Amino acid sequence: MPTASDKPVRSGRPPRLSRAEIIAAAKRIVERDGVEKLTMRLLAREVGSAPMALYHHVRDKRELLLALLDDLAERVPRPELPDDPVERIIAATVAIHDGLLEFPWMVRILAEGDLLSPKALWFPEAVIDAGIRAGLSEGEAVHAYRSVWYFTVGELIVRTAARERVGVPTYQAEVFQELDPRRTPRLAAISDRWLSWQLADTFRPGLRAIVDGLLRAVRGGGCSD
Amino acid sequence: MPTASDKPVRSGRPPRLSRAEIIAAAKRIVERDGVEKLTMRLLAREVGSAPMALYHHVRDKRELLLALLDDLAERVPRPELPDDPVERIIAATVAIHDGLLEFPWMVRILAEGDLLSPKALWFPEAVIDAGIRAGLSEGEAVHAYRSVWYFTVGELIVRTAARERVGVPTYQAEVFQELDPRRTPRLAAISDRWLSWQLADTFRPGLRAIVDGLLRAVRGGGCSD
DNA sequence: ACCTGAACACCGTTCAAGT
DNA sequence: ACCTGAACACCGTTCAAGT
Repeated sequence: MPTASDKPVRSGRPPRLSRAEIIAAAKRIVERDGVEKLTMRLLAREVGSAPMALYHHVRDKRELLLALLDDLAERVPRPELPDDPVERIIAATVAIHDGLLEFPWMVRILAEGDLLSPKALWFPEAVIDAGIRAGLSEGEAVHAYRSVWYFTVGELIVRTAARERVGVPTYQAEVFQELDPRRTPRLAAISDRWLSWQLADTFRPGLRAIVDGLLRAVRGGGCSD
Repeated sequence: MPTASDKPVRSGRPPRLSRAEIIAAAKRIVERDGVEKLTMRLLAREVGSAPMALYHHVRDKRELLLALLDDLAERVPRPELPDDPVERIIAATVAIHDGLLEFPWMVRILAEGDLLSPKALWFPEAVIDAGIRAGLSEGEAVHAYRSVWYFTVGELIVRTAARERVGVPTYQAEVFQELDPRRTPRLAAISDRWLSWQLADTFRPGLRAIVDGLLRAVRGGGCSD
């Protein structure tokens, strides 16, 4: 027996940093300066330590981002879900969408990565459940969920990127001012409104159209009411 | 008169590098090693110059990526477009989708950035034109185009990211092995098939459902045939 | 056990100088 | 005009050492 005590001996230097403190500091940086500023070096400065001290509490940067995601997933309020399949899918997706809209930096990480918070699994569950209850097979329901997720991810990425460009002169604006009406007559006709339409929030009507289309096949041909 | 000749004098050192050569080298790197490896430093090594020599032919890295995009847009074959609005939108979108599928690294740049190749403007033109001819207003047609683009971008980003993870053990797989059937019964029932379904190409049927849904309102309630 | 410092192998870009 | 070299202000992470 190496020690007299039963409980494991906490030998060595007592900790000054904690995982919770590091994650809280990372959240502060992301909310204050944006994700692109979240570096291990700046994070170390924020908690007043050397960069390498962080690696004792967090495996690497990826694991840090995962912890942030988990924290975020907890804060997205889980909505009341209606019984009607179409409304159920829309309610769940809108909740996720609006939750992510507050943290646009997270969307890119979510879309790319193999990241997935166990705390947000109610979302695919709700969509797939609604699909099956509407008459889809398991495979079709998963496919419908994926279509809805693709649309949501695309909307968030493209539109938050556009939002970050308001004010600054853009290359797109330049291209739209030099349109050739013979080659692209439709675009030329609306070129003055293109940029403002780019910013409009059309997520909800678009989502409704998609869900209608996805569930249409099994709903007796009668589309939506 | 400073010189005897009429045409502008090309004084100074003769060029050893050219913009075309730099862009060709960048393409080689991207295709050989992936976009993430495309750095100004490696590119300089590839053309046998100092990094700063590049900046004489290209404003910055962003402009280099734009040149690559333009080059790529030229190579996406422009398809024959059917007359039927639904089929017209699907044909145009599938062409863009499949073109981008060969260059997944470009999708992220396209989605985020203010990038847009004038050579690919036929795509929004075709979709908006089909929408208007199906009876949508200009605003509705633009909105329909955006919905289709969001879906396409989301599908490309999420699925190419998933494709890059085949083989390696993923965090998602881990999460799906520890599902609680009481909390997420639907997911638990399909957990063994989830990962393979994740890789399946369901772009075309999903797109068709979306386009049906988007054009449904103005097509006399009769959905698609 | 917990933390530090120096180092490695990188980035994009500016600036002053050389040919 | 075109190119180079050194430098600036960064990255994530490894490794050996200190307490």
